[in-house]
Amino acid sequence: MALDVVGDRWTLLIVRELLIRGACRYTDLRSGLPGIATNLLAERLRELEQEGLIVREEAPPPIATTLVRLTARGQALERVILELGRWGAPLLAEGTPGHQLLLHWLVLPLRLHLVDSRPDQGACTIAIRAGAEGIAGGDGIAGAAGILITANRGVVTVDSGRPEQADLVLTGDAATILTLLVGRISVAAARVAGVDFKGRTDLLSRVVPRSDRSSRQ
Amino acid sequence: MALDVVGDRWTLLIVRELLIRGACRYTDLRSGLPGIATNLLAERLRELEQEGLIVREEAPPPIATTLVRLTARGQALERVILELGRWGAPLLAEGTPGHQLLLHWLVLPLRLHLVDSRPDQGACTIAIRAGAEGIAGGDGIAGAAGILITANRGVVTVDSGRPEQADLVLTGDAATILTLLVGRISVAAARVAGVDFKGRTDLLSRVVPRSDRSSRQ
DNA sequence: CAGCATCCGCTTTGATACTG
DNA sequence: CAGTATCAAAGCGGATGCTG
Repeated sequence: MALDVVGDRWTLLIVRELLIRGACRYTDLRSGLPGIATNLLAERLRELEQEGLIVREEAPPPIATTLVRLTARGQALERVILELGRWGAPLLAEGTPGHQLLLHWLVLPLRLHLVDSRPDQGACTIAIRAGAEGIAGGDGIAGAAGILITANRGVVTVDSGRPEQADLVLTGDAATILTLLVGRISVAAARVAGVDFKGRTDLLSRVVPRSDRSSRQ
Repeated sequence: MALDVVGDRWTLLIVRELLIRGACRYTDLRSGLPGIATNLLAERLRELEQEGLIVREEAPPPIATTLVRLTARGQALERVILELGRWGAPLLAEGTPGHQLLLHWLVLPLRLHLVDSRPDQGACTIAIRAGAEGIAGGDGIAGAAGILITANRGVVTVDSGRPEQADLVLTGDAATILTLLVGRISVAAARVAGVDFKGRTDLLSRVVPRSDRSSRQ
């Protein structure tokens, strides 16, 4: 019966997008779901609204648009989506040629995997931006939401957004950044692969994968 | 990427069926998946085999048939399916008119919810068989796998199968049995709803829903 | 530009019939 | 028992057009 509600093509991906980005516009959703037909997105949103998983609301005064937001019932799907992600992680590691990977999609897996290796220290922030080919595509701008990671006294947060400033700013493509953050390649190797580092690269040993002591250096 | 593998219609339901029943025949699968087209089942099994989620093997000598069994990779989907079930539980409680519910589908949710209220006592068994309308349908026989519950020193097991003998045998339709086992109706009410009890009905207070002290009496 | 609705060609699905 | 073959209907992806 759960699959009757969320088992249609795209439905869980739409929910994931809303989990990552919070309330967002129709156009944001479309840019985060490459390949979805616009009529299908409209139809799925209608279904999700009817099932009580999302609500539409007018944005606060300055902005003139309607936002789509998950209800508590919709948010409750996070556990399902995290389990699916955990199961699928080996597929991501294998890597798939024709498969594109948007940067902000890494938010949920990073929340699962990253921990603060220096719980005694205060706040620091790492920002990640999409690299060249992420912007090359015409709609790359809208889709390139970016990631903001903070660590503060043992608590790591990972969110999507357009990071303004940070102690460390990484710029590169999602796949490379991922292998770097989960500790499978070094900073040097990431540089070779086209990742640009601005700021305190030492922070990469502050925010590390769960149960991993490698300093990534 | 996980949804690319298991996101197609029927795929997760096939995996669930194999989780519940263990190795089983093509025909068993079909009877446990009312409404699936036979060509679709064949196609999905091919895909699942290719992805390494299932294997086919010849049954041991006496029986001449091929069995389908989950690999470890396929079994790993149990956590995904359990989370989907947990999320969908409210839908089951609401109840849906035209929606049929096979008895053995209750195996996974019951594993989650039932505990032994008398961990100090030894083994007892409860068998559940499909009621009249479960057998009325032409293919009801094959689909009516039944459930066998055991409690032994605090450990509860729930499995599908054709129970031979038990300390208590319940016969009735899945929906009523479910409401009885999760403690929402009494034995008396279940009797009125057509459930037949043979044996020690007191065992229903031995196997109870998690964190629930109601004796169901 | 945000937020759809419509149309078109193609693929997938569901139902049924048939076969070794 | 374990599928394959066939066909109509539904769903999907892509392009385009429309409205505030």
